[in-house]
Amino acid sequence: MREFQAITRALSDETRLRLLLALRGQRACLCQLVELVALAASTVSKHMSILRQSRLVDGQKEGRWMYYSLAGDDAPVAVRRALQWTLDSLADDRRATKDTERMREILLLDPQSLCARTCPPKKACSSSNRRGRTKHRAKGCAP
Amino acid sequence: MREFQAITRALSDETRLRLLLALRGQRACLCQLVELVALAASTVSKHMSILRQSRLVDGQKEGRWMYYSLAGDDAPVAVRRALQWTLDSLADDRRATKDTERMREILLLDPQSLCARTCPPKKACSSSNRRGRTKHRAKGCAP
DNA sequence: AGTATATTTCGCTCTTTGGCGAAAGATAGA
DNA sequence: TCTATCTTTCGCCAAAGAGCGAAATATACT
Repeated sequence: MREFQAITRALSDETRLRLLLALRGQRACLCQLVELVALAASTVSKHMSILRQSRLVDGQKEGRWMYYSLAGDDAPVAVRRALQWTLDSLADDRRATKDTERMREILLLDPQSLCARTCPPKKACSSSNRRGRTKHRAKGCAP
Repeated sequence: MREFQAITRALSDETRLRLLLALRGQRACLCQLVELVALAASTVSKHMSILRQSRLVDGQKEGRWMYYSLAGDDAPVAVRRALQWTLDSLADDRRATKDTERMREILLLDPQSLCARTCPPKKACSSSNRRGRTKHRAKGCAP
């Protein structure tokens, strides 16, 4: 029951659903997912934590990066079935398809250049950077 | 996506899950479900409304009573699969099993005697009944 | 019509949760 | 060890949601 609810709760939020589906056929680190959904890193991290708790998503740390991927065959049956149901149901979902495409683009960039931007995702690089961080400018910070 | 989320949201609440599973193999009216989960009728009604919106549950009005039952074969595929997954995953759940047993007991009583109690489910028949309703005492109100 | 009763809707409170930024934790490289 | 950088944790706020009782609605019976 608890396990089951962890799954349904994980799946009941749109952002989490997007994040989950973005991992179809590929893995991604946090900053790549942040790039996709354009939310604060802390927010995305919490979402991924919830997805991992439900076991729908696996996480593997590699150096500084945490790579997330869909649950594999080692996951409990209930989880695998839930995942299968989810993937089937949303296979042709427009938003999810767009996200997956965008995800592939993001994956072409290496994490380095992507994550180097400490800029908040919303207000996108305010010109007046308080705390003069002159040395390491947010180089990847595109408009 | 919307349809999918309606399902996962409906399934993500424990009370709703209990209500849904209580309908395994049988149908029940609101007051019977109220008896089961011991919550206010308005609360249960809202839960059932959410379950119906997700199409996991059907409702058929018969006279004064509204009978709820699990979605049948006419439901969308996503719904049927979700229901199947849910029933399979929780087939042996302790709480759900107990609820189902209790539900059968409740169904033996006819709705009449059951629903006649206007008493709030929690504080169970306060002796000082404000508004002297002398004529129609809450007869079904057991201790 | 009028009453009784089963259900739903409404307005409210309190809790949960999604969002943020700041600070803390972890890891690689100098 | 010190610094840079990726991720997580913490504390806060606002919105969503679960719960209640009262009022409204719907239906049957007299």
